[in-house]
Amino acid sequence: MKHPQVHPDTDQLKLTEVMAALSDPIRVGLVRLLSDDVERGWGELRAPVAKSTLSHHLKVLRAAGLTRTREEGTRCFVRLRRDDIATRFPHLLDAVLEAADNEDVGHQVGLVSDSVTA
Amino acid sequence: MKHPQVHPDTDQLKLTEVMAALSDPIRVGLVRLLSDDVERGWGELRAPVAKSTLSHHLKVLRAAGLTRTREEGTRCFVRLRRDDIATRFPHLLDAVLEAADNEDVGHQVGLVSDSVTA
DNA sequence: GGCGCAGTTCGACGTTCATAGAACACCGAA
DNA sequence: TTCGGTGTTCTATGAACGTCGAACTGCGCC
Repeated sequence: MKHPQVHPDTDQLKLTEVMAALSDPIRVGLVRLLSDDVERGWGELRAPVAKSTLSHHLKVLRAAGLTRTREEGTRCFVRLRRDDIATRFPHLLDAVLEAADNEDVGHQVGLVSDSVTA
Repeated sequence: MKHPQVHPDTDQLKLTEVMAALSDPIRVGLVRLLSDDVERGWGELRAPVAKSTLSHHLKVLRAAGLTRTREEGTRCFVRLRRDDIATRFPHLLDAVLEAADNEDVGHQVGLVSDSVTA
């Protein structure tokens, strides 16, 4: 981890960055996955991309202020910054999540515990 | 104009495309400008980019299904597809517009009739 | 017909992005 | 201290993007 991860303050979130972060299906899938406000470990996340690519996507989400990452030993945990986003952009995340559900955006993203055979 | 402009059907709008379209300040500015549901002519639009670039941005908005373009002789008019978007993605556009207002995203975009000295 | 205007398309350039693999840094355990 | 697991960073590559100027198309008008 080396460099401490940066998390923008709530009042620094930029709309265009948030929109850009949510313009990739995999990232939308990750946000959907985290929308139950449960903190998840890296290892729980299942996505059809290489490890480094997943790390990249999580970094984008973090930089956009959508998620917060916590380190514990060698592992990392992610959580959605729901309240912060709602404070800055009321109803935005809810609207996006609803739309993403209807369209099933990012369905390829899931938890390892989910039955992969589905 | 040559090739007839394509306007995706309401039920074909893709969330990620909409998000991508709204991840550029100029395009957000255009959407804000059109948010009063008034049809505007190309000539009314003022943006700090070249003519061809503006054409490109309007094409992106059109392709994402956010706007509808009508031709009349040699001129074109744009209108926001508010109802269509609201049908497909309820509350999404409202949330984005509210956030964009708070942040004044795309303030560089305006109408020629607006006092430029401001 | 010929001119000019309005808007699009094309070609080009530099930037950013998504992606992957390899190398690295870090921590915990043996 | 050495090893393996975990996550980041580096480097590279191909694609997409924003931008512009120039060339093109189509329409209206003189």
